[in-house]
Amino acid sequence: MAKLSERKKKILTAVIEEYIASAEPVGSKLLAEKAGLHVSSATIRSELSELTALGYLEQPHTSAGRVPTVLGYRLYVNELMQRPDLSREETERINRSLGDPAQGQERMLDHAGRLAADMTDYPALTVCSQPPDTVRRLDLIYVDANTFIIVLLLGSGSVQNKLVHLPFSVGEELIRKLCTVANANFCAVTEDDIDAERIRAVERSIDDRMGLTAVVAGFVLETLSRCHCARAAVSGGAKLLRQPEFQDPAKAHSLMDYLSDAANLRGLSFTDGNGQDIRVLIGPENIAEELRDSSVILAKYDAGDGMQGLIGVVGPTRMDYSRVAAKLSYIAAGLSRALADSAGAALPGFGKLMLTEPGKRKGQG
Amino acid sequence: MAKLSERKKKILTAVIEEYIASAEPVGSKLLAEKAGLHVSSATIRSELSELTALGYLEQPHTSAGRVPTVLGYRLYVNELMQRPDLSREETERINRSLGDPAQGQERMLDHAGRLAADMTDYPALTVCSQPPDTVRRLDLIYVDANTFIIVLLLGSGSVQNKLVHLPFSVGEELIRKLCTVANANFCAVTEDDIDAERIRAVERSIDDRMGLTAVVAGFVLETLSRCHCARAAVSGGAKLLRQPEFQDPAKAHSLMDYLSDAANLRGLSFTDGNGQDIRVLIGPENIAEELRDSSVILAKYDAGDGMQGLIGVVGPTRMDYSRVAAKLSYIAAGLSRALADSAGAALPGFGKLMLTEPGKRKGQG
DNA sequence: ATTAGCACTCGAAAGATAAGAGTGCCAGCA
DNA sequence: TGCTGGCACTCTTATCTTTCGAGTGCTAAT
Repeated sequence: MAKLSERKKKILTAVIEEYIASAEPVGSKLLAEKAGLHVSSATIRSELSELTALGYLEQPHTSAGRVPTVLGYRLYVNELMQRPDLSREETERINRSLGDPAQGQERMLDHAGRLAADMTDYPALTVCSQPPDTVRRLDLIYVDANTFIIVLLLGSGSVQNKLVHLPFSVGEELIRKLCTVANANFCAVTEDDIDAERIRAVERSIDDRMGLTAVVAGFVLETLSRCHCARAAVSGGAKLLRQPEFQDPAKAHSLMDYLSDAANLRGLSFTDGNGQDIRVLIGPENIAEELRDSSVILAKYDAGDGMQGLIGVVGPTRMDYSRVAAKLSYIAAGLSRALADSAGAALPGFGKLMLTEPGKRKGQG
Repeated sequence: MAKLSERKKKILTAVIEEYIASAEPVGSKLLAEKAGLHVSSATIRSELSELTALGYLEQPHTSAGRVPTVLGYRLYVNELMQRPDLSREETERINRSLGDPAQGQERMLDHAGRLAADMTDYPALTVCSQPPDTVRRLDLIYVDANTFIIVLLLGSGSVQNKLVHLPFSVGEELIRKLCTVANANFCAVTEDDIDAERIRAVERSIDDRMGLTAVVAGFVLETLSRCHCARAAVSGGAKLLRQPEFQDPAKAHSLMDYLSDAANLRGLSFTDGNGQDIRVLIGPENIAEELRDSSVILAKYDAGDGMQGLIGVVGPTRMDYSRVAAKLSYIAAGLSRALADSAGAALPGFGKLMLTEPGKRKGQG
């Protein structure tokens, strides 16, 4: 890991950026012309040869140009590359496309994912992990003798509901009683606290012999358990096929299959951020076999209330790290901001809702 | 369109089924051996030649086997093929995997789509079109001075909610009044009936100067408009890459891109069912350019309350029509049944909810 | 240290050859 | 009249060879 000379760094950078752009091994001649330094190709050749010996580059065959190794990419990502500034159009597009926080965070995340995929031209993934949640408030709405609605307001601010049909009749009075007692017992407690015993206790206290309590408790438990299980999604999977390294359908298929299983995505934990906002996993640095010759760039976003998540893209190791890092970073920041807005002060969402004409908002599912 | 002899039908069927299985042009020799009729390959050759002249088959090159034309597939689908019976495992798998109607129809559809993709090995699409809906009942839940929840019970039985944060304080009394008046004005009417005038009227009647009414009306309108805009989704898109006809990444990319835009899927209307439960669109019968050399098989399902939708798969024209038709038909029927259950009689869902342990249901997103 | 020159290597593209599958047609046979 | 075996012909695909060219490493000269 000896320090590289400035010139070597410059050459390595040029090789990598050229390779990223062209997808083809780059040779000394091209570098002599394009890389800013004014030396002959022979000089560059000797430098290249040393960079190869150091493990930053390699040759596909004896007589081809150089290609970056994982080590090369790593150095590039850590020290060499500099994130380009986004153009005015790009920042504007991001700000515009992130969508209205009022429409709920799931939809926002969806939008952000699609945006990331579109702007980077790589498949984008979004993961959203939530800490264990609790019920802040529970309501039962009596509809008719056979029907009521359960409404849960969660600590995180999300609202969940369920329509319950009963195979028998109940009186409004019972529902109201159940509501009161359930509120007292199921709110502000964790999933584990709602055990059989507690449910039994509620049942007894309102003299429920028809299993109403079980239904309500069941929905509470289901909701809480679903909440702290991270949601993950991919958009733009087809974009992989544009990359020359995925011309082989078998390769593309394997990766796309892997990505389309949400369970795999959840595994992408953001272990050691190193204080960076962006984390890059290059080729074999990935644990999953299917990602071994791809790279993943992840940006962390955070949405107040301790909730946080990832937005990232997947592509070949020959990925445009600097450009993607810049965009993802900006998108993640925007997402954090927007989600914080939606959870906290309500003015923006409130204002917008009145200004737009919601009835006209069709399209786009 | 002259009537074909029994033998010609048998040969055509054999050609198509063999081609479906092997993806390669089928020749006379193979047919002489495999197709049940005991004639020589020369005889088959002359029959093939006539079938070719009639437009049911074609040859990729002078000296290759025969491949079905669209006309050939059409005849096969309309008259020749017979749906195989599903095996016990298959029917059981479908019944088991369709999921619990209690978890909501969106999730059920998702499950059904994934199931269809897995069982047919083609990408599956689900479209769910809903007739204009109305609000059956509206509730406002007062949480605190700055917060309330809007809960809408729709005619279709689905429940929608929204948490509203206010940048100012309101009293519980006002919310209650708004609830009553809004119920009277926004329920059982169509989207169009809720016009500016009516909103103004509600505002005046409760003396709302802060735009609360607009928020509620906005949510109602948004919900109604979202509801009758069909939801569409694809699962298992990557499966395309397994088919030999999509080895060309450009082709696969074009189709996958097309499928990943929900707007395109909604376009697949189920115009003329011919009383059939299954509709097959072969190659150029598709309107969309991107589907011109693929086939689509659609099954209609229906979920009571006039709501209906489609579940189907997309694949090459060389698709296993009979097997897929059988499976889709069964899945669609199961879906219809399950969704009808969830809307109507509640016993099954209710029973299940109590029997399972909801707290343990983690995984699977 | 840098450069020009040169022989060498090796992969990719182009061309040539061989193999094989399938056809169409014809003459002979029930 | 319908079926069959035989045979010449066609055309693709696979394989092998050849050629071409880009890029390297080395060396001698500046």
